[in-house]
Amino acid sequence: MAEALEPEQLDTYFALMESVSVLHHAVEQQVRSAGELSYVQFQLLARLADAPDRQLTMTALADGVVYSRSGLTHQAGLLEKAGLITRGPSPDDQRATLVTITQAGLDRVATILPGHIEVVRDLLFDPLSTKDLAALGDVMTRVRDHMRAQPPRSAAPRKRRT
Amino acid sequence: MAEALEPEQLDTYFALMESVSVLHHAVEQQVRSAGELSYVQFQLLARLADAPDRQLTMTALADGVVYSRSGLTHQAGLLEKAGLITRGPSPDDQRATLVTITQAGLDRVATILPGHIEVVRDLLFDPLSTKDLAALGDVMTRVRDHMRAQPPRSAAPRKRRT
DNA sequence: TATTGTTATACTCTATAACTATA
DNA sequence: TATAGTTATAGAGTATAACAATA
Repeated sequence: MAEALEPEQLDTYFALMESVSVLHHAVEQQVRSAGELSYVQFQLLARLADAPDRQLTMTALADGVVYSRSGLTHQAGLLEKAGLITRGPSPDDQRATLVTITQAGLDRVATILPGHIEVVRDLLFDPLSTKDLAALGDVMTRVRDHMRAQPPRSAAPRKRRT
Repeated sequence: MAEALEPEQLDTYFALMESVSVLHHAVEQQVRSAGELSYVQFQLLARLADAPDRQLTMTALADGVVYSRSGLTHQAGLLEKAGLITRGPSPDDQRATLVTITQAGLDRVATILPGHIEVVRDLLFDPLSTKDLAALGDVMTRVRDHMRAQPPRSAAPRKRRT
């Protein structure tokens, strides 16, 4: 195992990473200038805004966005201080903390969104046809689901060595 | 203008960002544990290893990887201190600094690469067919070229307003 | 005047480890 | 014993602004 990637795979990997890096940087700036938030904070708010009751447990909120508990606690602290979320105990599990987005949080997301969408369209979707979009969406959805199914690396710091 | 993204676009955007975020985190860890480098540093070395004479000017090196001059100077300083690159004056342009990767730098990249490739394969390419790979490569190459052609946001902090 | 690169500084983000409390 | 979350702390990354030198 561990054979070399095909050249085509390597090119694809590099194109993907560079593109998303540039896109990430662009949206980071947009979110910061339009809404005084980091992109991570914006993503957390966006997730809450889309959640069933506009609330999620800390762990659920972190998924795919933040990779350490303490990092999330820190960001949640900032968002709470800014009045964009509230934190309270969960009725189902006394250990869990339920995070809820406030109206101010929803407003903030609404303020950021139009410009955000504009940046994403200009940078990412502009050069793509409808067909391209469908292909990209299909592939990346599959990749994301595959990654979600993967054992979390954060919790599995290679033990076995043989 | 600035109409809402189609739902399909939004889903695609989110899947893309989450996937690459997870991938980024995984390769970051791999590069750090296998080669004692940050991912940014690894990318810089990898670019130099692939460059025509194994050397690039600071500005060319930064493209798509680092978004501020000072950030690159800092990272280059660390890489030079570690003996992985050297910096010298450019014969073509007295203002420019030519960065060259050393043999130790090439060795370091070679040390990191196998494990790196393994992570990328497991996380990104595993769930993709040959056809998917071709589609992804085609689309992301096009996106990257589009972004490269874009006026650099860093240097164009929106002036016009009307 | 514009561009290349460096320096100094300040700030944000992230992660590690130790800890509390509940399942 | 395992999981959810917090705290404190330390380290790395990044950006801004002021600067020097060359085009």
